[in-house]
Amino acid sequence: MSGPRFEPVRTVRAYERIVEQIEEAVESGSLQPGERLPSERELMAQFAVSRSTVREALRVLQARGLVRSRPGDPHGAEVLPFSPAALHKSMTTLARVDELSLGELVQFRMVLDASANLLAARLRTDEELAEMAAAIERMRAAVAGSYDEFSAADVAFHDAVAGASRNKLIQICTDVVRSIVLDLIAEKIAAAADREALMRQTIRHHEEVLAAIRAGEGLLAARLSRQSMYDYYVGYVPEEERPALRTLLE
Amino acid sequence: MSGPRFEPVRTVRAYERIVEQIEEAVESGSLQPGERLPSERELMAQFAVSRSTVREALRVLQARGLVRSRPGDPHGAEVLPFSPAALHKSMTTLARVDELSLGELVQFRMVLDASANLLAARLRTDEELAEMAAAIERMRAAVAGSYDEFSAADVAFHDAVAGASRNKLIQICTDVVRSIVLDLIAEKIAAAADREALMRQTIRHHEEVLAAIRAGEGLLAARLSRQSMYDYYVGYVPEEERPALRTLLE
DNA sequence: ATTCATTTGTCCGTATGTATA
DNA sequence: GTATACATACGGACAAATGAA
Repeated sequence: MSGPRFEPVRTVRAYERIVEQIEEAVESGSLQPGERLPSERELMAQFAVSRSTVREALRVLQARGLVRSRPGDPHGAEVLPFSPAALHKSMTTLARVDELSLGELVQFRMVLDASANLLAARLRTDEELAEMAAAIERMRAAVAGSYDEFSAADVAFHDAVAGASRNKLIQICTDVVRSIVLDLIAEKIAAAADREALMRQTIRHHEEVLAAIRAGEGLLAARLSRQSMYDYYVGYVPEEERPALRTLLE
Repeated sequence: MSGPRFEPVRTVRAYERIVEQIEEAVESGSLQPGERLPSERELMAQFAVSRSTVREALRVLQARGLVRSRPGDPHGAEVLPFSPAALHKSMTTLARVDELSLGELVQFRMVLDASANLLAARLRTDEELAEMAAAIERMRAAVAGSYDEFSAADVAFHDAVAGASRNKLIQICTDVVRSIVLDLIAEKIAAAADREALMRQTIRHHEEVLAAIRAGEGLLAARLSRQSMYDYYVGYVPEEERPALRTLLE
């Protein structure tokens, strides 16, 4: 009935084939982080292309966070360990061009953070519990100090919880979205009049969450963390977006 | 006490400044999707750089999914609407180089999909309910047909739910992670002996989920969707990773 | 501490196939 | 169908930067 299925051929550019080959080598592990690529002149010999083509490929690989090249380095471009920078970049772009609202971002964080708490309550080790407690202690010490210290300690607490969830994807995504949210409202937070009250409330919330995690009460920890995040950010979310956030609180 | 805080200066390359400027124009909306960039020769005049530098910048912008250029196009590079392709790429890289396990990916989907169901149960319109019902109908019709049709209809159902959640970030992330998971186990699914039984079970589950969404029972819909996804994928997840998945089922 | 060979960043010119008017 | 402008790819060149002798 029907003949052979021909696929549309796209003209694949020379630099893309170079990107594919090096990408494959990095992702398959045959090129480890810390190892070096051959120099550009050597690459143009191996791939039988001009230097411009090699360089375009290297720029793409650099944009994807796989390699880094420095001028004059005789060892060639360096293979980098994975970093969520590229993920961060594309999510930031999404937030800007697609006009991702602050409400959506906070809602996303509420979902992921609550899940991390749920999992952490069941999977955490004693060391991780101690890490969380230490972070809260740092927060308490920073109330009188700079907001940056407080924020760093707060991040450390969330990171400890995410780590205890044993799910790297949850950990990375919460991290990325958190920094985007903080970028969006950094100046508003700095100007907040009741900042110290908000900090004390956050500490109280975190203590409750930690108690629930310690007791293995996953559902409770999840609910408390959602409430905590809601209380912390609701002041910056436009009125009309708040009902969607409250949907997650029941 | 301490002097002025100097920041480390990094030598910023010429092509990066071009990337930054065009990126800013796209993300701020002053360059809309569909609009064209000036030709490379014009860009080298405007930025006062060489052709190679312009091209390296365009390669980076293309890798980030912001523009596309075709040989011979007299209109210059085209500004593209946002696509999650770059997000997809970096998550795929993460999954490969950081050895993200199938269990972690499925767990992540369980979390996001459940949240989408929870939100959809409270926010859905009648049109969206009809869309979900239509997707289930397509699944039922495809049981006897090809697996590809069934899978496409299944995707349509999940997408309708995600859309009804009113959260673009949840929608995009579920979409990205789903395709990564399916890539990982595509061949195993194709070889599954009890595929038809699994398909019928999936349809039953989706009907239950839809009923819960229709009734506005968000927590029930979330729980059912987690169970459904667990049942669908558990066979492909290594034994030692299953307890972590079951943690989400209670 | 300095020199020196090598590498990257950037520039210029040219040839070729392609898409639009 | 032709002409024009375009992107792709090539090769050669020089300055700044790096690491090693």
